[in-house]
Amino acid sequence: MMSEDSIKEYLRERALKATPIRVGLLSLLSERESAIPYSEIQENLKSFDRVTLYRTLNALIDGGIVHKASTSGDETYYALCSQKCSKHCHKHEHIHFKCTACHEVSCVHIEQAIKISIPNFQIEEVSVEVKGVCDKCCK
Amino acid sequence: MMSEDSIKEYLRERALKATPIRVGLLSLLSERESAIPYSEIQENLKSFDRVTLYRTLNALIDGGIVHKASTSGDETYYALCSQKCSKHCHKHEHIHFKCTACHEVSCVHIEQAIKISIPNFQIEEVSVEVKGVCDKCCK
DNA sequence: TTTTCAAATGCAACAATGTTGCATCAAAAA
DNA sequence: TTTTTGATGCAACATTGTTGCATTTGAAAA
Ligand SMILES: [Mn+2]
Ligand SMILES: [Mn+2]
Ligand SMILES: [Zn+2]
Ligand SMILES: [Zn+2]
Repeated sequence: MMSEDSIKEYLRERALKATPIRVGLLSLLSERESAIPYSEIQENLKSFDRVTLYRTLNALIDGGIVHKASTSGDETYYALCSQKCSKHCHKHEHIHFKCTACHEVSCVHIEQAIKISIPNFQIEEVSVEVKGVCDKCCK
Repeated sequence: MMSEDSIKEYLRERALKATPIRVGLLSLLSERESAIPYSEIQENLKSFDRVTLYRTLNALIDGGIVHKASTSGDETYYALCSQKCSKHCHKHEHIHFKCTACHEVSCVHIEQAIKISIPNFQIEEVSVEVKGVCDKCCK
Protein backbone atom coordinates (compact mmCIF):
# COMPACT_ATOMS: atom_id res chain seq x y z
CA MET A 1 0.00 0.00 0.00
CA MET A 2 1.72 3.18 -1.21
CA SER A 3 0.42 6.74 -1.08
CA GLU A 4 -0.17 8.57 -4.34
CA ASP A 5 2.67 10.92 -3.50
CA SER A 6 5.17 8.20 -2.83
CA ILE A 7 4.14 6.51 -6.08
CA LYS A 8 4.77 9.72 -8.01
CA GLU A 9 8.14 10.14 -6.35
CA TYR A 10 9.02 6.51 -7.05
CA LEU A 11 8.21 6.98 -10.73
CA ARG A 12 10.22 10.18 -11.09
CA GLU A 13 13.20 8.63 -9.37
CA ARG A 14 13.23 6.18 -12.22
CA ALA A 15 12.85 8.81 -14.92
CA LEU A 16 9.24 7.94 -15.67
CA LYS A 17 6.58 10.62 -15.87
CA ALA A 18 3.97 10.32 -13.19
CA THR A 19 0.92 10.06 -15.41
CA PRO A 20 -2.55 9.09 -14.16
CA ILE A 21 -2.56 5.58 -15.61
CA ARG A 22 0.86 4.82 -14.15
CA VAL A 23 -0.17 6.07 -10.75
CA GLY A 24 -3.43 4.14 -11.07
CA LEU A 25 -1.67 0.93 -12.01
CA LEU A 26 0.86 1.21 -9.22
CA SER A 27 -1.72 1.95 -6.56
CA LEU A 28 -3.77 -1.01 -7.73
CA LEU A 29 -0.76 -3.31 -7.55
CA SER A 30 0.41 -1.93 -4.24
CA GLU A 31 -2.90 -2.28 -2.48
CA ARG A 32 -2.92 -6.05 -3.05
CA GLU A 33 -0.65 -8.69 -1.67
CA SER A 34 -1.08 -10.98 -4.63
CA ALA A 35 -0.29 -10.61 -8.31
CA ILE A 36 -3.13 -9.42 -10.55
CA PRO A 37 -4.16 -10.93 -13.87
CA TYR A 38 -4.27 -8.67 -16.91
CA SER A 39 -8.03 -8.87 -17.32
CA GLU A 40 -8.59 -7.60 -13.82
CA ILE A 41 -6.14 -4.76 -14.25
CA GLN A 42 -7.92 -3.71 -17.41
CA GLU A 43 -11.25 -3.88 -15.63
CA ASN A 44 -9.91 -1.63 -12.88
CA LEU A 45 -8.41 0.87 -15.29
CA LYS A 46 -11.08 0.75 -17.97
CA SER A 47 -11.27 4.52 -18.28
CA PHE A 48 -7.92 4.33 -20.07
CA ASP A 49 -7.30 2.99 -23.51
CA ARG A 50 -6.25 -0.64 -23.68
CA VAL A 51 -3.24 0.22 -25.84
CA THR A 52 -2.09 2.74 -23.28
CA LEU A 53 -2.40 0.11 -20.58
CA TYR A 54 -0.16 -2.25 -22.51
CA ARG A 55 2.36 0.51 -23.07
CA THR A 56 2.19 1.39 -19.39
CA LEU A 57 2.78 -2.18 -18.29
CA ASN A 58 5.73 -2.45 -20.63
CA ALA A 59 7.19 0.86 -19.53
CA LEU A 60 7.00 -0.11 -15.87
CA ILE A 61 8.43 -3.56 -16.53
CA ASP A 62 11.21 -1.88 -18.46
CA GLY A 63 11.85 0.47 -15.60
CA GLY A 64 12.18 -2.34 -13.07
CA ILE A 65 9.02 -1.45 -11.15
CA VAL A 66 6.68 -4.22 -12.23
CA HIS A 67 7.25 -7.82 -13.29
CA LYS A 68 5.21 -10.60 -14.80
CA ALA A 69 4.33 -13.43 -12.48
CA SER A 70 3.03 -15.68 -15.19
CA THR A 71 2.45 -19.07 -13.58
CA SER A 72 2.45 -21.10 -16.75
CA GLY A 73 -0.68 -21.03 -18.71
CA ASP A 74 -3.70 -18.97 -19.37
CA GLU A 75 -3.43 -15.47 -17.98
CA THR A 76 -0.54 -13.10 -17.47
CA TYR A 77 -0.21 -11.87 -13.91
CA TYR A 78 1.56 -8.71 -12.85
CA ALA A 79 3.12 -7.76 -9.53
CA LEU A 80 5.25 -5.02 -8.06
CA CYS A 81 8.99 -5.53 -7.97
CA SER A 82 10.90 -5.14 -4.77
CA GLN A 83 12.42 -1.69 -4.48
CA LYS A 84 15.79 -3.25 -5.20
CA CYS A 85 14.97 -3.80 -8.87
CA SER A 86 15.96 -1.25 -11.46
CA LYS A 87 16.05 -0.83 -15.19
CA HIS A 88 19.38 -2.59 -15.28
CA CYS A 89 18.97 -5.16 -12.57
CA HIS A 90 15.67 -6.91 -12.65
CA LYS A 91 16.25 -10.10 -10.67
CA HIS A 92 13.86 -11.85 -8.40
CA GLU A 93 14.82 -14.21 -5.66
CA HIS A 94 11.37 -15.54 -5.11
CA ILE A 95 9.02 -18.11 -6.51
CA HIS A 96 5.54 -17.70 -7.91
CA PHE A 97 2.86 -19.62 -6.15
CA LYS A 98 -0.61 -20.31 -7.47
CA CYS A 99 -3.15 -21.48 -4.95
CA THR A 100 -5.48 -24.10 -6.35
CA ALA A 101 -8.11 -23.14 -3.78
CA CYS A 102 -8.36 -19.33 -3.93
CA HIS A 103 -6.55 -19.04 -7.29
CA GLU A 104 -4.37 -16.21 -6.07
CA VAL A 105 -0.90 -15.90 -7.53
CA SER A 106 1.72 -14.55 -5.20
CA CYS A 107 5.39 -13.87 -4.97
CA VAL A 108 6.83 -15.92 -2.13
CA HIS A 109 10.32 -15.68 -0.70
CA ILE A 110 11.82 -18.99 0.25
CA GLU A 111 14.80 -19.76 2.43
CA GLN A 112 16.49 -22.47 0.44
CA ALA A 113 18.36 -21.12 -2.55
CA ILE A 114 17.46 -23.07 -5.67
CA LYS A 115 20.58 -24.37 -7.32
CA ILE A 116 20.17 -26.15 -10.60
CA SER A 117 23.13 -27.55 -12.41
CA ILE A 118 23.16 -29.45 -15.67
CA PRO A 119 26.43 -30.90 -17.00
CA ASN A 120 27.79 -28.80 -19.87
CA PHE A 121 25.00 -26.25 -19.64
CA GLN A 122 25.49 -22.70 -18.47
CA ILE A 123 22.66 -21.59 -16.19
CA GLU A 124 21.63 -17.95 -16.29
CA GLU A 125 18.23 -17.74 -14.71
CA VAL A 126 15.99 -20.14 -12.86
CA SER A 127 12.33 -19.53 -12.39
CA VAL A 128 10.13 -21.65 -10.22
CA GLU A 129 6.38 -21.82 -10.30
CA VAL A 130 4.57 -23.79 -7.67
CA LYS A 131 0.99 -24.93 -7.38
CA GLY A 132 -0.63 -25.92 -4.14
CA VAL A 133 -2.68 -24.53 -1.30
CA CYS A 134 -1.70 -21.24 0.30
CA ASP A 135 -1.45 -20.58 4.03
CA LYS A 136 -4.76 -18.73 4.17
CA CYS A 137 -6.59 -21.60 2.47
CA CYS A 138 -4.76 -24.28 4.47
CA LYS A 139 -5.96 -23.38 7.90
CA MET B 1 11.90 -40.57 -34.09
CA MET B 2 8.93 -42.92 -34.35
CA SER B 3 7.67 -44.78 -37.40
CA GLU B 4 4.21 -43.99 -38.70
CA ASP B 5 3.08 -47.45 -37.68
CA SER B 6 4.29 -47.19 -34.14
CA ILE B 7 2.63 -43.79 -33.85
CA LYS B 8 -0.67 -45.25 -34.98
CA GLU B 9 -0.34 -48.09 -32.54
CA TYR B 10 0.59 -45.69 -29.75
CA LEU B 11 -2.56 -43.63 -30.44
CA ARG B 12 -4.88 -46.62 -30.55
CA GLU B 13 -3.46 -47.97 -27.31
CA ARG B 14 -4.71 -44.78 -25.74
CA ALA B 15 -8.14 -44.94 -27.33
CA LEU B 16 -7.42 -42.16 -29.81
CA LYS B 17 -8.19 -42.57 -33.48
CA ALA B 18 -5.11 -42.50 -35.66
CA THR B 19 -6.11 -39.61 -37.90
CA PRO B 20 -3.74 -37.91 -40.35
CA ILE B 21 -3.25 -34.73 -38.32
CA ARG B 22 -2.52 -36.69 -35.14
CA VAL B 23 0.01 -38.85 -36.90
CA GLY B 24 1.48 -35.74 -38.53
CA LEU B 25 1.79 -33.93 -35.23
CA LEU B 26 3.36 -36.85 -33.45
CA SER B 27 5.88 -37.51 -36.18
CA LEU B 28 6.84 -33.86 -36.18
CA LEU B 29 7.32 -33.85 -32.42
CA SER B 30 9.16 -37.17 -32.41
CA GLU B 31 11.64 -36.23 -35.08
CA ARG B 32 12.97 -33.33 -32.99
CA GLU B 33 14.83 -33.39 -29.73
CA SER B 34 13.53 -30.02 -28.64
CA ALA B 35 10.06 -28.69 -27.96
CA ILE B 36 8.32 -26.91 -30.85
CA PRO B 37 6.50 -23.59 -30.67
CA TYR B 38 2.89 -23.47 -31.80
CA SER B 39 3.58 -21.27 -34.81
CA GLU B 40 6.05 -23.73 -36.18
CA ILE B 41 3.73 -26.66 -35.66
CA GLN B 42 1.02 -24.79 -37.52
CA GLU B 43 3.43 -23.99 -40.33
CA ASN B 44 4.32 -27.67 -40.63
CA LEU B 45 0.73 -28.82 -40.60
CA LYS B 46 -0.80 -25.98 -42.59
CA SER B 47 -2.80 -28.30 -44.81
CA PHE B 48 -5.06 -28.87 -41.79
CA ASP B 49 -7.48 -26.41 -40.33
CA ARG B 50 -6.14 -24.35 -37.41
CA VAL B 51 -9.14 -25.27 -35.27
CA THR B 52 -8.48 -28.94 -35.86
CA LEU B 53 -4.87 -28.42 -34.84
CA TYR B 54 -5.93 -26.89 -31.55
CA ARG B 55 -8.34 -29.71 -30.94
CA THR B 56 -5.64 -32.21 -31.79
CA LEU B 57 -3.16 -30.64 -29.40
CA ASN B 58 -5.73 -30.67 -26.64
CA ALA B 59 -6.75 -34.25 -27.33
CA LEU B 60 -3.17 -35.43 -27.19
CA ILE B 61 -2.43 -33.44 -24.05
CA ASP B 62 -5.55 -34.92 -22.54
CA GLY B 63 -4.43 -38.38 -23.51
CA GLY B 64 -1.04 -37.96 -21.83
CA ILE B 65 0.95 -38.03 -25.07
CA VAL B 66 1.95 -34.39 -25.42
CA HIS B 67 2.65 -31.64 -22.90
CA LYS B 68 3.21 -27.92 -22.97
CA ALA B 69 6.74 -26.78 -22.31
CA SER B 70 5.89 -23.15 -22.00
CA THR B 71 9.03 -21.42 -20.70
CA SER B 72 7.35 -18.32 -19.44
CA GLY B 73 6.42 -15.76 -21.95
CA ASP B 74 5.62 -15.36 -25.58
CA GLU B 75 5.02 -18.65 -27.32
CA THR B 76 3.61 -21.97 -26.21
CA TYR B 77 5.93 -24.87 -26.85
CA TYR B 78 4.87 -28.48 -27.18
CA ALA B 79 6.81 -31.68 -26.61
CA LEU B 80 6.20 -35.40 -26.43
CA CYS B 81 5.59 -36.92 -23.05
CA SER B 82 7.61 -39.86 -21.88
CA GLN B 83 5.82 -43.14 -22.52
CA LYS B 84 5.11 -43.30 -18.82
CA CYS B 85 2.49 -40.58 -18.97
CA SER B 86 -1.15 -41.43 -19.40
CA LYS B 87 -4.53 -39.78 -19.33
CA HIS B 88 -4.59 -40.16 -15.58
CA CYS B 89 -0.98 -39.63 -14.67
CA HIS B 90 0.63 -36.73 -16.45
CA LYS B 91 3.65 -35.90 -14.32
CA HIS B 92 7.01 -34.72 -15.48
CA GLU B 93 10.18 -35.02 -13.53
CA HIS B 94 12.17 -32.71 -15.71
CA ILE B 95 12.81 -29.04 -16.20
CA HIS B 96 12.33 -26.88 -19.25
CA PHE B 97 15.41 -25.20 -20.54
CA LYS B 98 15.52 -22.33 -22.99
CA CYS B 99 18.83 -21.64 -24.63
CA THR B 100 19.50 -17.94 -25.06
CA ALA B 101 21.87 -18.71 -27.94
CA CYS B 102 19.97 -21.13 -30.20
CA HIS B 103 16.56 -20.38 -28.64
CA GLU B 104 15.67 -24.04 -28.43
CA VAL B 105 13.41 -25.17 -25.63
CA SER B 106 14.06 -28.62 -24.32
CA CYS B 107 13.01 -31.02 -21.63
CA VAL B 108 16.01 -31.85 -19.48
CA HIS B 109 16.22 -34.48 -16.79
CA ILE B 110 18.21 -33.44 -13.78
CA GLU B 111 19.66 -35.53 -11.00
CA GLN B 112 18.84 -33.40 -7.99
CA ALA B 113 15.21 -33.62 -6.98
CA ILE B 114 13.77 -30.16 -6.49
CA LYS B 115 12.23 -29.88 -3.06
CA ILE B 116 10.45 -26.67 -2.25
CA SER B 117 8.86 -26.15 1.11
CA ILE B 118 7.05 -23.08 2.36
CA PRO B 119 5.83 -22.93 5.95
CA ASN B 120 2.06 -23.45 6.15
CA PHE B 121 1.71 -24.00 2.42
CA GLN B 122 0.83 -27.31 0.82
CA ILE B 123 2.91 -27.94 -2.28
CA GLU B 124 1.31 -29.90 -5.11
CA GLU B 125 3.39 -29.26 -8.17
CA VAL B 126 6.68 -27.54 -8.87
CA SER B 127 7.73 -26.46 -12.30
CA VAL B 128 11.12 -25.13 -13.10
CA GLU B 129 12.11 -23.17 -16.14
CA VAL B 130 15.71 -22.36 -16.74
CA LYS B 131 17.41 -19.99 -19.13
CA GLY B 132 21.01 -20.26 -20.13
CA VAL B 133 23.26 -21.73 -22.80
CA CYS B 134 22.75 -25.33 -23.86
CA ASP B 135 25.51 -27.92 -24.24
CA LYS B 136 25.57 -27.65 -28.03
CA CYS B 137 26.00 -23.88 -27.90
CA CYS B 138 28.51 -24.00 -25.02
CA LYS B 139 31.28 -25.90 -26.72
C1' DT C 1 -16.30 -56.82 -47.53
C1' DT C 2 -19.81 -53.64 -46.42
C1' DT C 3 -22.38 -51.22 -43.00
C1' DT C 4 -22.64 -48.28 -39.10
C1' DC C 5 -21.96 -44.49 -35.96
C1' DA C 6 -19.29 -42.03 -32.58
C1' DA C 7 -15.67 -39.28 -33.06
C1' DA C 8 -12.96 -36.09 -35.78
C1' DT C 9 -12.82 -32.54 -39.22
C1' DG C 10 -13.53 -28.01 -41.75
C1' DC C 11 -15.68 -23.77 -41.95
C1' DA C 12 -17.72 -19.54 -40.21
C1' DA C 13 -17.94 -16.63 -36.55
C1' DC C 14 -16.38 -14.89 -32.46
C1' DA C 15 -13.51 -13.14 -28.25
C1' DA C 16 -9.24 -11.88 -26.10
C1' DT C 17 -4.55 -10.52 -26.23
C1' DG C 18 -1.04 -7.84 -28.03
C1' DT C 19 1.21 -4.57 -31.55
C1' DT C 20 2.03 -0.46 -34.73
C1' DG C 21 1.36 4.24 -36.86
C1' DC C 22 -0.03 8.60 -36.31
C1' DA C 23 -2.17 12.82 -34.69
C1' DT C 24 -2.90 15.11 -30.34
C1' DC C 25 -2.00 16.25 -25.60
C1' DA C 26 0.28 17.16 -21.25
C1' DA C 27 4.19 16.72 -17.59
C1' DA C 28 8.24 18.60 -16.40
C1' DA C 29 11.96 21.46 -17.74
C1' DA C 30 13.63 25.74 -19.58
C1' DT D 1 4.84 31.05 -19.46
C1' DT D 2 6.59 28.55 -23.27
C1' DT D 3 8.80 24.58 -25.04
C1' DT D 4 9.49 19.93 -26.05
C1' DT D 5 9.85 15.19 -25.22
C1' DG D 6 7.34 11.59 -24.19
C1' DA D 7 2.63 9.76 -23.21
C1' DT D 8 -2.00 9.13 -24.81
C1' DG D 9 -6.17 7.77 -27.67
C1' DC D 10 -7.89 5.94 -31.76
C1' DA D 11 -7.95 3.06 -35.85
C1' DA D 12 -6.28 -0.80 -37.81
C1' DC D 13 -4.12 -5.04 -37.70
C1' DA D 14 -2.06 -9.83 -36.35
C1' DT D 15 -2.12 -13.88 -33.55
C1' DT D 16 -4.01 -17.07 -30.39
C1' DG D 17 -7.68 -19.66 -28.85
C1' DT D 18 -12.80 -21.09 -28.62
C1' DT D 19 -17.64 -22.59 -30.02
C1' DG D 20 -21.50 -24.34 -33.01
C1' DC D 21 -22.80 -26.93 -36.67
C1' DA D 22 -22.84 -29.63 -40.88
C1' DT D 23 -20.01 -33.15 -43.07
C1' DT D 24 -16.70 -36.78 -43.27
C1' DT D 25 -14.09 -40.73 -41.76
C1' DG D 26 -11.73 -44.33 -38.74
C1' DA D 27 -12.42 -48.51 -36.88
C1' DA D 28 -15.39 -51.90 -35.12
C1' DA D 29 -19.42 -54.79 -35.94
C1' DA D 30 -22.22 -57.25 -39.07
MN1 LIG E 1 7.14 -12.13 -8.40
MN1 LIG F 1 8.85 -31.22 -20.90
ZN1 LIG G 1 -5.37 -19.75 -1.37
ZN1 LIG H 1 21.55 -23.63 -27.62
